[in-house]
Amino acid sequence: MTHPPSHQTLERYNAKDSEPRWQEAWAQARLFETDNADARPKYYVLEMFPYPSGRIHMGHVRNYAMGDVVARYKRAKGFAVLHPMGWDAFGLPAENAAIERKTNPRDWTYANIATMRGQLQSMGLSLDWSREIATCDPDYYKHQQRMFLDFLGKGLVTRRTAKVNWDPVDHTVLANEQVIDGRGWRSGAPVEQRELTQWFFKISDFAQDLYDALDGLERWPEKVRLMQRNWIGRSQGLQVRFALATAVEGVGEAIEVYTTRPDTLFGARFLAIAADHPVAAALSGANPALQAFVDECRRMGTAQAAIDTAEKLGFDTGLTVRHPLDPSWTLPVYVANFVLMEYGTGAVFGCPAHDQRDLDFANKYGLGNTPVVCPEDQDQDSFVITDTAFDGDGRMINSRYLDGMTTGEAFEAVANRLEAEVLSGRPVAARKVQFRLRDWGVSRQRYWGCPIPIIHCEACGPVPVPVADLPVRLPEEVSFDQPGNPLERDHAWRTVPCPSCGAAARRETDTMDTFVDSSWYYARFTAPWLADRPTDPAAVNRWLAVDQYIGGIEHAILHLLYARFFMRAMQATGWSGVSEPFAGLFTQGMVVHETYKDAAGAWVPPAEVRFSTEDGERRGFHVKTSAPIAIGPIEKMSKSKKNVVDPDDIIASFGADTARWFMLSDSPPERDVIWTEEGVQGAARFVQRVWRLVNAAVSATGSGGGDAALRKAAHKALAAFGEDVERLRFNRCVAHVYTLANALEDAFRGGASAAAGREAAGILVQLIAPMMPHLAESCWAVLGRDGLVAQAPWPGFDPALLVEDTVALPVQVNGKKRADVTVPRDADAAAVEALVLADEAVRRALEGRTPRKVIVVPGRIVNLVV
RNA sequence: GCGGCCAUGGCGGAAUUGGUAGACGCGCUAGCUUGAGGUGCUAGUCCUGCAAGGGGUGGAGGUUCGAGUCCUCUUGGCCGCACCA
Repeated sequence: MTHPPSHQTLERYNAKDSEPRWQEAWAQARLFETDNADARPKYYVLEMFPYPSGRIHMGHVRNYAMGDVVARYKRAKGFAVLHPMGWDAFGLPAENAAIERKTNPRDWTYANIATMRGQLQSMGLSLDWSREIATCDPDYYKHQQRMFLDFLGKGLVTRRTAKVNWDPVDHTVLANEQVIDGRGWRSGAPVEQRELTQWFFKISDFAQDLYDALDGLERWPEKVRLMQRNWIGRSQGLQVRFALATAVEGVGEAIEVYTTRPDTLFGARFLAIAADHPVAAALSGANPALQAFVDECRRMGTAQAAIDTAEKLGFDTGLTVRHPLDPSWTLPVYVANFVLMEYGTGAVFGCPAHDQRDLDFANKYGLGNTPVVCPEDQDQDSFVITDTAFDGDGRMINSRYLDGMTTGEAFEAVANRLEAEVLSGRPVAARKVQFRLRDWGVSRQRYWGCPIPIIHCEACGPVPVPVADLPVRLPEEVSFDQPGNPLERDHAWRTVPCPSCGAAARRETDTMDTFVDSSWYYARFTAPWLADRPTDPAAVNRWLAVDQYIGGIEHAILHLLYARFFMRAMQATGWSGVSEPFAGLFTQGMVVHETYKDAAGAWVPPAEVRFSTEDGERRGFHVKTSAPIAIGPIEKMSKSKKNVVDPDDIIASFGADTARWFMLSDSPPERDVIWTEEGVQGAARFVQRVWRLVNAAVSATGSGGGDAALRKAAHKALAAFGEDVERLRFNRCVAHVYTLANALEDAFRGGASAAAGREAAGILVQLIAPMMPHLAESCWAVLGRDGLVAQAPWPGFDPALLVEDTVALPVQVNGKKRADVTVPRDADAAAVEALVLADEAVRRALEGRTPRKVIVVPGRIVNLVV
């Protein structure tokens, strides 16, 4: 019999000493630097790169711990793994810091990067730091400028006017996140909408493909695919021209309407056009009341409060149009506040009976309604609509030649007829697929972003900066002592000769949306050393798509959709041979923590609270004053609620392995994980336990009792771990490791031999290596194994050890469990039945009855039905 | 309003995808050890019952030999989009 060495004689594992040593050893061996020429099968694992806000937070720790498990595991499995890291370094916080602290955004950003790089390195992540990039580096953004020009050349970039948020006090454009409750974040003044000429990426050119290709992204969460599908918003309908009944100067001869419900055309009562519709503009010149209404709509339009109340308002233009299925039937045309110019044609036909908005509108203006679709379970003669529109399918009524058809049949009948009819030389209607997705406006009136490489010339218009002149660098010296974009005030920077005619011209002073920077960084990682071009298509095609991308759900739509667009645009311009950037996507949950408040209602950080559980109730007290602290709800860690735990503090007191292990334990990775002090202690205890067990293994002197059971336990854990880590079920991987640790403990008590102990301990160490890599290296050394565990191939398991010779089958009688019967593993159904019926407990449960039916599920269960 | 997800002990969660509900961890209880700033070990911990047994996965039905898992209804919570024609 041997016992694990007691904790008094064995020195505790010292993470503080050991972790930096192993990090140094890995760096010396350049284990994680990836060679593009490595011919083994590739695996690209990537976590969403961080914004250099100052310090890493627990969300980063969780994200990167997960990615590192995958990277280390895949490396051990023999893949050529690419696991890079960089910085999403442009953005508004740098400008805010510059304003508040009188620093330069560049200095602030690079100082943060240095701090955060050190923090990430202290986590022991297996990253290829030789490929590090920062998006604010001219060596990065010059290629982005190059691609902007290439996209422009391919017609994937356009320029037109769009609304921006304007702060009338600070005289500056505001980003959406700087508008709080409709007011400027600094001035507090109500924000106005202003029209500016801006640059757009034509993401809508790819709407159909972006939509269709979602079906192929099988390793994306269904939730994210659904969100993207809804965002792209594909609908199939009919674009119908309604001829004007009376000619009016400047209005044209027809109004085009898009509808997904042409089947309800006989229920039409009116036409409604958007306030921004050209017809409204044409009419309002001679009609001050209409002009006033249009202005009112524009003011209300973006005021979110107005949308909530959603009162339907309209203005009768006096114009009438002919019904396309019956020219003798005319309909009034309204300008209505609920019609959007950005969607469809900016005009709708109103069918009050079958659309709630149209019904609200018709009821308000006394336009009536005609039900034309009757639900199958309703009586057609008595079917009326009052306050609630019916938008389902049914049988056509009140619709002349359509009566009796289903809605689907009526859709086809109307579409076919109107497509064949001609008005002024063109078909009256055409089938159309419509998308909700709008083009991506990328112009930002900001300093700290990638300059848009365009020069505006009086004579030549917007002229691309010649590729040889790239990058257009941001000016080094910048001041934020006045509101607005400093680039606009920097005349020396702004004023340049026109590349086309040589006349004095001015630079574009807008910079690109920071989402552009993050739309292609994963492609740049495949060859970040290239000086003269954004990518090497061979390298891109070698590494992309990213096999496993890991990040927060908050990027489910914008970042992931923009990246998908960018790959397609890069494909169109020859910079990539693939169209989908991310083959596998995983969205991890947040790190949450209890909140604490003192008697005055002020937030209290966790470090200042101690707890007592006397009389069964858990109460909080201030560590210094002992004043009672109220324990509040569990919420996302945030500075404002002070419920944050600094990763540096955890790493300093427990080590990176403890923090990583805790982040991977318990909660499934896609769900939120609750950070608790007890949980961290548990993880820290386990670190010491592994250390003791491994040391016990090398000094074991048992004679081999329990060796067989130990081997089985080790190989079972190995098999189960492998299956779960492939599916990113890290919480289950952790459970398998604990189970093996328990088995090791039992085996040493039972007298396991040193050989069996070493083998099982070796497997345990390899299992923890992706999760607690430093501890694993120390243990590997104790076991006397060669090299670094980070270089060791993943062990194979012996399938023969996974199956038991006998199996304890639960026996149910009428679905209730009554007994366990041990049978040989390969016994056939008849043999099992015989054994079961002979069992004493089973016979007692049967009370002499004979089963009517016997269900034997081999290896699982037996059910007797009496 | 539309769309989606979730609900299991005191807590986080597991359940081989329709086959022994509660793995593993945290917490708690008792004992032993250690010894004073986060130790280790043993036993126990869904409810009820001395026990045999009985009950149990938000609630009510259903399908099935068998349901945490599938179907219908319902309650509660979370998330996304939001006047999209």
